[in-house]
Amino acid sequence: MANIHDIAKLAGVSVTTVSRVLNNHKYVSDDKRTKVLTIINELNYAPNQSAIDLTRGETRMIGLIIPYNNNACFDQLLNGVLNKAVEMDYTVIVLPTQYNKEKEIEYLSKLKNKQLDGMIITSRANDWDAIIPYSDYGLIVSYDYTSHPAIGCSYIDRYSSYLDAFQLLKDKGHTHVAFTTARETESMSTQHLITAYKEVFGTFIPEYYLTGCSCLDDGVAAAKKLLHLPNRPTAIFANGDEVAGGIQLYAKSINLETPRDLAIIGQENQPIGVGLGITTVDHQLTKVGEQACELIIHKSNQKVKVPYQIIQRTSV
Amino acid sequence: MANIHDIAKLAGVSVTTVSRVLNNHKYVSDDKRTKVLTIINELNYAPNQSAIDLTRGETRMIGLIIPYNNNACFDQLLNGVLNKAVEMDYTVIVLPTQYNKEKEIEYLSKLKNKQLDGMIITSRANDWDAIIPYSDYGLIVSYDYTSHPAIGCSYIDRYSSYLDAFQLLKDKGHTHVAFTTARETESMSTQHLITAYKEVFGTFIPEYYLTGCSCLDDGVAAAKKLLHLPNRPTAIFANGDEVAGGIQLYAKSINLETPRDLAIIGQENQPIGVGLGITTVDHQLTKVGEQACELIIHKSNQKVKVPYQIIQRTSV
DNA sequence: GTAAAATATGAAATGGGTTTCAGGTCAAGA
DNA sequence: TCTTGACCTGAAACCCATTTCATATTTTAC
Repeated sequence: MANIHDIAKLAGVSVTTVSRVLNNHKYVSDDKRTKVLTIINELNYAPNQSAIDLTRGETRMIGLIIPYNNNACFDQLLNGVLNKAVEMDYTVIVLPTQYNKEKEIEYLSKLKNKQLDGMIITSRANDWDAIIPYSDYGLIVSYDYTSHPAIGCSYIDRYSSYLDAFQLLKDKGHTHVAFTTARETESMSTQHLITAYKEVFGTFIPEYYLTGCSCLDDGVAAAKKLLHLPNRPTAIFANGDEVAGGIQLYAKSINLETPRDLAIIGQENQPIGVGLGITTVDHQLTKVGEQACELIIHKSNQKVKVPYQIIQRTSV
Repeated sequence: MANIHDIAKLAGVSVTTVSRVLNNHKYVSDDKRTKVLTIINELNYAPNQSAIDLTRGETRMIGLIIPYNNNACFDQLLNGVLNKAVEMDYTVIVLPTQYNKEKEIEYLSKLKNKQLDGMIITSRANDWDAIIPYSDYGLIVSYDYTSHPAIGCSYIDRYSSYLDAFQLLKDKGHTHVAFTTARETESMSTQHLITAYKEVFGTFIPEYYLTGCSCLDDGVAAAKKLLHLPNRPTAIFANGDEVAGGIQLYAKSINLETPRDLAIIGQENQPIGVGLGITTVDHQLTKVGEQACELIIHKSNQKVKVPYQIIQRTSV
């Protein structure tokens, strides 16, 4: 394929002029501009993006680190990121880590390699200590709140949202409240959850805390355990509407009616929750994604809190 | 930041040798290799990916053209594409068009600009005539079947799957069968649907065909129309389990029991369908995505048919 | 009428790698 | 001893654009 020099030669101008035409600079005479465009058309020329990126030193590409690519939460986040990116003429690459530390570092290296202008981390495998150094090479925006000044944050006040969810259950008279999470870790999110739980209910009963839940089937399995406990919970706070849906379906199958016999609160306002009438804490992940993308594009390391809302339906 | 020349100078070798070290070529003596690696470490050097892409003439990046980024079907497709891409060390960029023709051409131009090695088109706004020329610059794989030899296909035999779905309803004694679609177009998919319908039921009643459905709420709205028709359908074939779920929920609200009063078949085996017990035609979109990605990576323009399956639950 | 500003153009430096080709050393096999 | 092949190395060409700087010509402003 032709390159800019070929065009220049055939049009009888310098490469500088061709470059100017390509970039719509003013200060190119009409006749030369026309001539160059004609040749470009004739040769079916298109500039090489790698060369452009090389000289410009930027790629207008944003990486999105996610743990798994088949997770409804991250779909919402991606959705938000894409909304903003397309609008601002950026491109998004999706980087699923499976919580593999080396993989995550490999992806972060794309900043250092100048393949990406910025990176959004939705969930991380490495400690911040291992991640921070990469912020020298491009803005990193996190979905976890972190106080480190180099890192931008588009985050949710989870402690507060969990507090609200538990309080809602307490107000309805529930004292035996179980909850589920996805990862079996000491993530901040889980810590907030436990702290909020203790804040509202005082004591924390280990059997009421189930982990490793992320889909409907996990919800069914969780319910199977929780609802046959000698001291069975009367309410469950699930980490997603699909899990909540699974819980509700299993409950129904053993003749426990919602909310009469079992109150359920889900999270993220997913489609299944609408269908099953599940009350949910909507953390507005699409907005979180949009905000994160905006921070990257404006090269801002601000900490932006995105408001959540509780959507009351019929499961509480 | 340092470049390969700086490394070469400080290590006392040529850039060729540094390049060899970076690419793990053999034929570099141990002492030079060690020396080079030491300097690379000291200077915290990382090669510039744009420069590499420029010389290599490839980027190991694959584009995925989708209409909207908030659609469950495309999430499944993306999931599959990512599975394969990560495995083969490729990167995926997501390109939502909103069915805008210019946008789509802009994305296809990324092949010509050598920004992408290949492109997967899940749904297109332009005619093939406008798309084909871009296959000169990188393999295009389509999710629609097309006979054009340049285009690879990872497709579903929709005509056959629709036939099966309608036949299932007919076998259960249904003669008044409605159906929904997403886009109001003459897409191949819709044509197959209508042809299959006529094949099974003979006559085609326009009021039984509703378009513009893609989420649960659309399903509710569709049901609201269909179920109050003077000659109301006894079965509905929806274009997705969320739409099907919406239909079922509305039906229930007006005291129509499934499957007694209304049979429903959904598509794509989405989470909500599990919850509501909706019989579904699973087109295995994740596999379709994986297969599409594989074709791109192997630069194969084969036409691969991915098998579908009907998952019977309780809505028929 | 003249100085300043706007317009127009190109040579050459720059960004940072890969790869071909040519040339060398050294050890194993005939 | 000589040939052959494996091993090692670097100069220079190549990939393809952007941008600075220098220069020249017109306009405009006073």
